[in-house]
Amino acid sequence: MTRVTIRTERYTGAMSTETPTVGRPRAFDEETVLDRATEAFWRHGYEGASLSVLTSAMGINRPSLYAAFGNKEQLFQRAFARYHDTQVANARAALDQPTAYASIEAFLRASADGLTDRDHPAGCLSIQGGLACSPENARISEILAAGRAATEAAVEERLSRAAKEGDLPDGMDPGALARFVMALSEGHAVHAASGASREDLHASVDIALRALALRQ
Amino acid sequence: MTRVTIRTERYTGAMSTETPTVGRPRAFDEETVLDRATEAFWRHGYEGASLSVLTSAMGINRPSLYAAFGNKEQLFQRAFARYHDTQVANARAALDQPTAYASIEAFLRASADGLTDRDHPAGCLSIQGGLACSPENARISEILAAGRAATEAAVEERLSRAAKEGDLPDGMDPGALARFVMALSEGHAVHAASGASREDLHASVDIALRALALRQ
DNA sequence: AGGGTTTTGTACTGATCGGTTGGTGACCCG
DNA sequence: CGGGTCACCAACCGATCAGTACAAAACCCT
Repeated sequence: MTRVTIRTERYTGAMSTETPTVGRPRAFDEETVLDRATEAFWRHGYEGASLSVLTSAMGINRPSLYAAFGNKEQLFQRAFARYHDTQVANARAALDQPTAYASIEAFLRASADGLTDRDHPAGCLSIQGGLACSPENARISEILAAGRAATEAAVEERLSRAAKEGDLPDGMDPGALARFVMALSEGHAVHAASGASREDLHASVDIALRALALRQ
Repeated sequence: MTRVTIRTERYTGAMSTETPTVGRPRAFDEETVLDRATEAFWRHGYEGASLSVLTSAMGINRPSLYAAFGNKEQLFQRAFARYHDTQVANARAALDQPTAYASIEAFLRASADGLTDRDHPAGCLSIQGGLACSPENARISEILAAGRAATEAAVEERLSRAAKEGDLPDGMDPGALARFVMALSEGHAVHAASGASREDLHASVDIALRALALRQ
């Protein structure tokens, strides 16, 4: 398995040149159409979002798409990076609480809210995008897995700090707890994708938090 | 959304006729090639498993596939039903323990083991099969969601019994707990698909069980 | 051995896939 | 207002998609 790195900052690669001063100006805003592409991938997955689906969702035609984004895979990488910057970043930011308990609660609550936000498709692009793919698109699965692993690493980092501060129940392993939290969040994503309500997910979070409520 | 029912018993529909006494006999065993198809769907998802992938995995050619199974979607339904009968049935059977705690533990342990069984692709067909699909295959997502909902209903049923027997912590809602358990199991499936080990999943189960350890 | 029946394998169908070509249109600069 | 440069758009490309037609092969029965 080749290594995949996730671009979490704003994309500023060579392909996306600064607006030239000559020539016909673009009739679309790159971020706007990227958001629409993100939504299409989110809803249908990488393979399920054909170029016809994408272009009609984005409101541009193929040559414009290819000129602006390179190809389908690169468009997806841009979309996924943007998804990270906007959606995933919310949950990660929620980790910044004074205690481990509060951090995990905030993370799970923010996830549950994001997964059921009516402004977007239900669920999570990191999973819907393509947990399983055709052999020739295996790289997409790797990219998504790397994104999830990065989020889990952020949770673990917060919990490792908590362990050092004596802020975790005795014998609780930060890595295992991070995995538990991420797994639950991913399961919530699956549930959200099949129609679970926000309240449903928060009730599940309530139960999960009992696992942390036993102190020392 | 149209209703989808899951066939959990052995398929005995009209298409799969009894072996005729005349004509050239089949060169393959239907259940054997169905198992291979299941594995291909499991590994690549419904859309990622093209007919070329399927036929070469099954070791038969297209006309044989179509004669035996109808079409790709019907083949998938057969594969999914078989997956339920064999894999999911293990976890459901594990629910049959004397206490709620033991039932949930057994369910989660059996799931974790199944998700990391080296005799099969890692993860869970119910999720990898196609959480998100192209618009024309939306029915596949519904079928899979119905399967997951059926499993969750089985968990809830066991827990409702436990509630009646006073075998759940005070104020614990069976539906919410079932959702929590299923979500965790689904998250474990996502983790397994991206390479988590069996021990990783069991450590996460250990933590989840703490949520139930608080009695009354 | 020969007729009836079913499976097998090759080669095909139209549709759609991701991606590109080439001509036209729209803008800035001189 | 003319030349240069880039974006837009329709139509196209080969490859692959799910699904099928047809003839040869393999069996049972008489």
